[in-house]
Amino acid sequence: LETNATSNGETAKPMRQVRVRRPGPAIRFTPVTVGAALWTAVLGPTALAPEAVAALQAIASVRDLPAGSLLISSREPSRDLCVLARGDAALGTVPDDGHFHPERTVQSPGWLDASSAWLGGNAALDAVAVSDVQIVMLPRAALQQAMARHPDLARRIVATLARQVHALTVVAHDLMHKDAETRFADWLLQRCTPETESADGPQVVALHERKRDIAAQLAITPETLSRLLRQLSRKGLIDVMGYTVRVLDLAALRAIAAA
Amino acid sequence: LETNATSNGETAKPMRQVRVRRPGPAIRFTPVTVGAALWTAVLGPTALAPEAVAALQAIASVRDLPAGSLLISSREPSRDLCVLARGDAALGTVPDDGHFHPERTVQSPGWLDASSAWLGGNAALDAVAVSDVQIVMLPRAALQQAMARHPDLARRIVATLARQVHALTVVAHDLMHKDAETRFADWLLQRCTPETESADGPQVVALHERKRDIAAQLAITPETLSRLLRQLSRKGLIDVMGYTVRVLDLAALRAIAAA
DNA sequence: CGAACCCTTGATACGCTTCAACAAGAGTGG
DNA sequence: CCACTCTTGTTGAAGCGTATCAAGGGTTCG
Repeated sequence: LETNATSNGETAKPMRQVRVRRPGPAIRFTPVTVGAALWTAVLGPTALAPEAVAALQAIASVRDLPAGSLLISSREPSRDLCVLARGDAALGTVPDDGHFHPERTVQSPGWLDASSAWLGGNAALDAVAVSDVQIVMLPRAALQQAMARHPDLARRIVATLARQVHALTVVAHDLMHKDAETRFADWLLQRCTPETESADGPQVVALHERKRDIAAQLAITPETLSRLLRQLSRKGLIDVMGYTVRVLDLAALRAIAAA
Repeated sequence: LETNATSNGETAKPMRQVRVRRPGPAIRFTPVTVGAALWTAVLGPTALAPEAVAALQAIASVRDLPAGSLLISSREPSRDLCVLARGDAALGTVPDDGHFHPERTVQSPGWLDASSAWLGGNAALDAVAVSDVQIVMLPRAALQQAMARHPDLARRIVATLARQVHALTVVAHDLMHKDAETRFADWLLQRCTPETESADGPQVVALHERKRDIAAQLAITPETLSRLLRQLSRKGLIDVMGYTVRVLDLAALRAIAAA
């Protein structure tokens, strides 16, 4: 049988699992190096007004943390919005003693938690750094004042939350009505189009995360994901080589995803 | 075997299914009768400032629609936020020809859609009136201007969306990790505490919706829900009589829900 | 009355998990 | 360097959970 095939240097392997560290010691305290690029990446497509950017910079605090740090805990009330400026993180739950159980992942410029600080309660999920990360915290009270002075800022926060509502609605819908194969086809197609749009050769999707984390996102076991990969490659839809997936039959994959 | 037991007049039965009507003709056009009570019920616990209420009233349009109307369509771009002022509605999907397939229900004072109007695209789900309803529409552009003038209004819209993000996160989490019995126990307990908090007798939960709609909320088939009810009543945890459920062993139910 | 709708119950089938075993790196320490 | 362990991914066998299909009874409405 074919092996994992990582020795031929096809793709970089995802990092190994890192134990969750509790107090998350800061490596260094970088003075604000994040610029306007981060805010436009995170708060919508168009550029922000310079004074809005200045207001954000004034209240933001930046932190560098090592892989494995607990970034957000669902056990303490959250007072800040939280942006992931660099690195990868995972949202999920940490049982009292056991290992971290991820539910979905967040990549470099993206929100870790834009919602729970507004509710005065705890976050719904824990967040753990998968790689070394840089996170940006926005205190809710200060952001609220900035929103009052800059209505456009309020508009963008609202749009950000609306996007998350939309995305979560789709996630819930898919979990209710689509089976594992369909969800995986969806996932694969989503990672397909924004990549190399070269119409000639087959699309190549590199898996940056461990396969068990992909399985967790799809709410299936790693065994099932492994079987799905083999099943699809046997049908000639994809070609799996370690952490590289070549999509051979895009149309057929779309047909499965549309089920 | 025991029958549905509705003839003894225990509880009001839910309405029968009504076919989805396409253009949804308005019954009558009520001039704004909704008061500040609706806005505080929908925009957070504390009372709004009178001028914020006035701003909302100025831009809101009210509509009365009969049961079965299509309130929100995921096929047209949505330009308004939508509040359910009276009656019950269901969110779900309408296949091209088939029947409506609900996913969750919304009750009297609540948001039908507070998010999709901000995104410039279509709504994620369709909404159908289960009973005769009264809905209130808020044009996004006008609401945005009102938010700029009344920062507290922006604060509440943000909190509303944050609540929805939280709720949907929990829904997705439960769908991933909890089985049908656990989800139903959760659902039952959620309808338990806010009701008669009388510590003496057993809690009584009246099912206002059809059982197949409850099943749809739990992402299970009606058959499975029926079996769950019998299973729990055989174990002595609940007592089912038509559309009335008496909770006999609250502690055991909580134990199942905590799984 | 029949027709349409709802709920229930049983038999069966399928999807996915669980459990167990194994192969292949990657880090560690002799 | 090699043995040892830890982690990951893969595969197979067995089993649970839920869906599907089919049948039947109750209620409401025309």
